[in-house]
Amino acid sequence: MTATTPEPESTTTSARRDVVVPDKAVLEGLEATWSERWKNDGTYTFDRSSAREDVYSIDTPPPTVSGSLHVGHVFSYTHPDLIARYQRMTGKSVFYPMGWDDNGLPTERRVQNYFGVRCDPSLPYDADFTPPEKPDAKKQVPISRPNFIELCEQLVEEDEQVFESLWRTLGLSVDWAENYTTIGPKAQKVSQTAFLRNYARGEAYLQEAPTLWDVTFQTAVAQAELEAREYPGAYHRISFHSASGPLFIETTRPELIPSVVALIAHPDDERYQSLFGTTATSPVFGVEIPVVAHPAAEMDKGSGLVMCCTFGDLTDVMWWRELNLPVRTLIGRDGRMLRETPEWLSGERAAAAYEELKGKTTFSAREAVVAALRESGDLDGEPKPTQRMANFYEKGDKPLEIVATRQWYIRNGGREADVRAEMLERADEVIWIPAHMKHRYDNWVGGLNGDWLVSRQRFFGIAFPVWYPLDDAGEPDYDHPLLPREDALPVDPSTQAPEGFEESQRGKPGGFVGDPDVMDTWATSSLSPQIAGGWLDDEDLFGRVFPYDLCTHAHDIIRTWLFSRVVRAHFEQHAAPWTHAMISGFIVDPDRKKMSKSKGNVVVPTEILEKYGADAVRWRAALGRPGADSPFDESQMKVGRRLAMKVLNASKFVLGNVGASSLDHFAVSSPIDCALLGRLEVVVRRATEAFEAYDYTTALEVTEKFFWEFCDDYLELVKERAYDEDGGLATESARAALAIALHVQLRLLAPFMPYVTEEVWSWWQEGSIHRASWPTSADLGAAAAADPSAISAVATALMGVRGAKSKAKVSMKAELSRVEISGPPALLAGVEAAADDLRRAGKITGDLVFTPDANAQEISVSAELAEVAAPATS
RNA sequence: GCGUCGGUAGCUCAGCGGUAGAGCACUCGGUUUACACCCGAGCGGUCGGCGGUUCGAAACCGUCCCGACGCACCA
Repeated sequence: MTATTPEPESTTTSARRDVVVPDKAVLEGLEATWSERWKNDGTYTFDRSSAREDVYSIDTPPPTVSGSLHVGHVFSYTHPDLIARYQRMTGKSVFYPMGWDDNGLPTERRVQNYFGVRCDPSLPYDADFTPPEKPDAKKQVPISRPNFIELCEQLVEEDEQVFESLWRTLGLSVDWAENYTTIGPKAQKVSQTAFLRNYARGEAYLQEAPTLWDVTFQTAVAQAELEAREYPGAYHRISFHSASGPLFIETTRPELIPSVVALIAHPDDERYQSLFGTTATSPVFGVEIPVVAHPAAEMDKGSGLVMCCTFGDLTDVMWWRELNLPVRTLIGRDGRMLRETPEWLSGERAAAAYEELKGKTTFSAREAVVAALRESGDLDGEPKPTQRMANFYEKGDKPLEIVATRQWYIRNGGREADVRAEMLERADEVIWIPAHMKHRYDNWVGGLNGDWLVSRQRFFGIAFPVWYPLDDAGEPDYDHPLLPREDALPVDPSTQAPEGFEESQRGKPGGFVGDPDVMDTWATSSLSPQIAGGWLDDEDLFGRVFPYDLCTHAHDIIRTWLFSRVVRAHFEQHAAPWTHAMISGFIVDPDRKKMSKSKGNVVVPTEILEKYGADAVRWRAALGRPGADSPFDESQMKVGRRLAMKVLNASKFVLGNVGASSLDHFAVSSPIDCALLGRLEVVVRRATEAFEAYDYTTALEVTEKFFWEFCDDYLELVKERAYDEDGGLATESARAALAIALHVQLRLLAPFMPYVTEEVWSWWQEGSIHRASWPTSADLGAAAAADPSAISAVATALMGVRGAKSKAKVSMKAELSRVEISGPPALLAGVEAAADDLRRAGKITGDLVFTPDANAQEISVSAELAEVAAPATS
């Protein structure tokens, strides 16, 4: 076989077919049509046979399915999808799973409200239980733990379907076959295994210690879940009694006077130096209290003398620890004063005074104590109102108390400098986008004040795979927990017996008890790379996806999710869990306030998706650069929608007229057509560089700018030539350039506007655009090397022609009798080469004169109208 | 108190050493075989203040002011 003329090399892998352009093209319905098609075709299915270097893996946050979403979430979830789509088009096999965070408190709360129930673990399972017809928030029906969990599982399943539908509509190119949940069996096995390994290596430990406690939810909370808020209070100046007279302290929490264990002053404070080592007695209660010195006491705060309670705040905890003070617990887990009189208040006077406080909330106990102080004359002056900072659980509305409880901890550097240094080093291995977001991580890790508290006294979560043996007196031996074998996981210690025991021995002396607590949801989601990536179950998969290439989320969860994954991967895999962390900003309301349900400024995503379409919403999301907060403005959505419409209409026009006649670069011969593709080559290069740097916004901007110029200038300029029935080389050139430019631009826009680009692609190409190759200069043939300057020169000339008509207030169809174009010779030559196009596009019926001007910098135009149009009447 | 980011047209932002840019808004004009979910043209800025470096500063350095956020502070 001999070939005389070599076939032009195809630079695209996508097949071509006849063009079928619909008569009427609309955006409505594209989401439903194409998301269904992508689902059926498995367009985004991960190829498990890909080698590690051909895989691009993404760890994206499992949304809280029991929460509500606002546009900020939708924008933030769009960001990894932009990267995923780009990477997929460059030939990577993209591992992009989605998880649902369904365990934990948010689900419990939602179930309580939705069904009108509450969990009472002491109740037995009721197989016939049905929730009340009409939930009554005031009278929640107590149900057993298994019943409660059944309702949780039922409700999250419904919620997850709603979320999946939303993400599919938004066009996230997630591989839904890789879906996971934080309560499911996979998550249970991974969480329990990782925990047991942490325990075996000494990274997890059980400890009885003062912990931050939420009295509403009656659970311990971790440092990462704290929020400091202003809280109204009052300074009370109160006298303690010493041999040398009254000692004044100031406190905002007089109700804690019965639990005072020491009065503390700075060692250098001359006012109190003589008292160190002596004692004083508390007012009203008459308890004897040592006066001691500690450098953390500040001389200029209050009276310089401070009462230390166990425990009023974290400073008290430090003093308790460093000064070996006794524990005097006064507030119970329900946030009320203990109902039994504590032993140190057993004296007659103290006991009588405490009688008034038993079972009271801190608020009413304070009133009672203040009344008693007033009566005894120990309140000096009136309380002075103040706004004080207090720690709150981020989901709670009462200040946290500090309660001594037994909890599970995982080391995170909060106590050991060497571990802390390791955590900081791991984060150095990650490329942060933007780089300055790492400061937040460093700041957080540097400020840790304790290890990570992972146990919660709740119900809907993953159980600790731990039992405790009971001694002959029926007391648990916490130092020698009973642990399952790894291959037995997951286990539920509340229903299963440990190895070597019978269920009948549960709770009996010589038997066992299960650990009643569950893991905090972050303790599970911290393992999302392991859960999603098949750790333990599918080591082959795990080896192909871990460490992940990318994690993305907004900056609010750097201290929680991001950090906790570093901790887990560091201990288990001795690696950072990903190579890149791309951090989104927040979408704030027009006043730059954070969107929140309580402020009533939330924009509901389903509404804007419905109104403007997914492509428009994604376009707006792409305008938000990594790390940058941006205010929500609905008018921006219209601009995105207009771009989507323009893609549809311009494509219809190009394809409807030039057909699929040619993607043949060899047909591109006219200088202006070459210049267009030369300019497009620059756009392709810039967009690619931007995407490689995770700067999707710039990729969009350069593409979009070119696209509008393509429509407004180039298309207008060449359309008559492209439509010439007679054909000819010049016509073929225009048609090929139009087809090639569209073919490339659709692919450049595909990550941002997956729906409209897929729709147009389907008119003339086989297969999904999202499986097509990312454009390169090879798509543009020899024209890729063409000097693009002629394009902008011609555009300037066209602008001059239009400006003349606009100034004369006549139609763009008005004819011009004479046009003179001048400019520097090099640029002018480019314009002159497109003289015929310019003449037709500008309706220049008379003379078209080109005057070189070596001194000029730019093209300038003067034009005369063929007929003097009547001036516009006003 | 420590730290980070930002202050450019009415609004949202780009530019980050070489003649101030885009979109929206606004003004004026046009029109219906790609697009009224449209097209064209225009108006609009001592680039937060002051000082310095430089032939040249919106950009680099110093300093101050303003805003947002993170951490710490919780007597």
